[in-house]
Amino acid sequence: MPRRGLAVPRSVCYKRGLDSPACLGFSRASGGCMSSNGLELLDRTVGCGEVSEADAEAGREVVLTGWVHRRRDLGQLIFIEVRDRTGSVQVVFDPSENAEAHKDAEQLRAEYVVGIRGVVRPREQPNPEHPTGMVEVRGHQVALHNRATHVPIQVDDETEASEEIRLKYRYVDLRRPKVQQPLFLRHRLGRAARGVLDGQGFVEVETPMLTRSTPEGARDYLVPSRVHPGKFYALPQSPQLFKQLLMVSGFEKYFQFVRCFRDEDLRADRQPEFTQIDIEMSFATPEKIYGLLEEMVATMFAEIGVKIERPFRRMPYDEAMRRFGIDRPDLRFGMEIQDPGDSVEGTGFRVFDGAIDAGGMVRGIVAPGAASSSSRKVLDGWQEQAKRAGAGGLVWIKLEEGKISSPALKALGEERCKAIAEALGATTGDVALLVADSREICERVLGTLRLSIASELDLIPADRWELCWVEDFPLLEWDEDAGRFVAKHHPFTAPRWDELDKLAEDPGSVRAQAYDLVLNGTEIAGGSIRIHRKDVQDRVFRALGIDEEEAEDKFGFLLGALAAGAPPHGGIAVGFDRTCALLSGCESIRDVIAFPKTTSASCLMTESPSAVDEAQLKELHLKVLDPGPSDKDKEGDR
RNA sequence: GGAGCCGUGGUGCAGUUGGUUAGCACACCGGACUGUCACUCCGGAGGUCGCGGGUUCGAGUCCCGUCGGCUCCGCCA
Repeated sequence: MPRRGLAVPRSVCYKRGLDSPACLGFSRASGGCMSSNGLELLDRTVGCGEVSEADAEAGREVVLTGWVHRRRDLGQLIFIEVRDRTGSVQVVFDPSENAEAHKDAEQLRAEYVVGIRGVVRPREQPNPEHPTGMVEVRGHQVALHNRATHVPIQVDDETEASEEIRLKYRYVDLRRPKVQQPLFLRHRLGRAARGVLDGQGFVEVETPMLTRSTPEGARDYLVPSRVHPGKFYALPQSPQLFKQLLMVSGFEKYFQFVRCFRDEDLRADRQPEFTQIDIEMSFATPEKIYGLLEEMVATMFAEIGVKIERPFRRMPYDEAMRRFGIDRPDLRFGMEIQDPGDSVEGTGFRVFDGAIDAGGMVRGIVAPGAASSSSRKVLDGWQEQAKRAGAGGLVWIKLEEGKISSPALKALGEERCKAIAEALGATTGDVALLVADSREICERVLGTLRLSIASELDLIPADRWELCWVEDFPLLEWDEDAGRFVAKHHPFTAPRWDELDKLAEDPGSVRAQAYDLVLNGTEIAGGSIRIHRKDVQDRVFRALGIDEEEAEDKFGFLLGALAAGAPPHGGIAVGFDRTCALLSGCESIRDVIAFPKTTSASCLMTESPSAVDEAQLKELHLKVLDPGPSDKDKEGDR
């Protein structure tokens, strides 16, 4: 059964067309042959969106190929807008000019695939709203390449179907210019980046998609081996080790546009498979990497007509945390975390004193101009957010003309409240927000509030681009669940050479030679100088709780390579999807991926993942222990 | 794993306190129309209200469960 009720005449019409020996063209009710078999109209001479006024003045004959975007049938005159990826243009069929073409055009409907020959003319009634609205094509010949009997969603930039429907019928959704544009930009950004890398002598080398699972990091996607019963390949989370090995092999400068796979829960900016521009160079220093990336990023920005100032700003990790409460600060606006200094000391206010006595601190931010708009409900909302982020509470001080309000007014008194708010930089009309807790919690909570309040108050300028290197990350961080240190970047990141000796006694204090590139609060690239000496790698593995045996078992090839004359090296990887999303103004990376997956990592179009035959499983030596709901059980859902 | 929002003709939405035949727009089909441009006008077809269960004389509406989509937390070296 068809998905929607098809009116009989149309499906009859469709069948008739296919029955015709030359189904590429029209079948006439008379039974006569079509004016064209269509093949001669496969050769487009100009894109629909590229038909120009010069063409009109010259009265140029053109051939268009594309889809019927809109039909305006006035009975005698028929207007057809033809669309291809370059845009659309109006074709007019006038029976007094070409009766045969007009008769053919009567049968055209939305999304039919056509070739049209005609002559470009200036319009009698131009439409300045439309890019090609000054001209039209007088239609002289039509070839119908295909009809469209099931078009589940309208191909229209104005009306948007739900994302669920759009993903299911992605091949139709992708016809919409608005949906195509980000993918075209993605192509141009990729080309720009490649051009810079190629120009600097980088060589693109492919690395395996079927590789081995390694500990640390994200959950792997596994591929069962048919030949080796019970063994599995893993899809790469990144080509990290391979690119290091290429350095050992003397490739000097490597890059790759590479798909990476991580089996973790999805977000607007996370897909299970995503693309990195992976880069590695021998004898690298952070300076060399920064220089390369800055040229690359500036070249990519040039594609959207934005000039980027170089060199980019740099900020140590500690400073980013102190001022912005996050390791990827959004520098498009202020509202930095402030230290109220001695204004909060010795107040007798339990919240403040308690935190300070416990070795913690009091920190705050100012929501500028928020006094009048911050109702009790708004303030409660902020408080709620602060608690969710880990704070015990949130102290607010509202400075209004001649009036100060705060839940701490009683405990602190009006003068104190005013002094504290002013110590944070607040003036009349502002709201000061304070958190008293450990350093980590103060930073995390205020960092979270800073972003959400700025967005709420519309304080983030949409047209600014703020790039920043964040450097001097800690090498390791304590993992409460695992009860051990884990690598903040990855286990092959070099410690600062001058802090190597602290690795054994105080691993948490060692800083890494790692760096992230942050654009408007999003991490778009991250990298490091790698460990190129086996003895250092051994020491880092030990700090991570990986003993010699496990290291040999899982990373033997790397250790072998480091012992075989590995040059100092380092690199970086750019999150290409995220970068494309930011530069094209898309909110989700799904919009810069042709066939993305949903938040449950399935593809609504192909209905993957799917069950497979018993025989296939057997061949792979697999048995499914816990079959989820079968596809049949899910039938009713959509 | 957790929280929130959402699911009604092909598509986007409305649907009151639970009450008659589930309504609107666009799309679709037929007809009319020689300058439209989101053409217009007339007519028509199209729905087990995601799925399952419950409460009720009666459920699109209330309750429970479940599936799916999106956002966020956990997770993502």
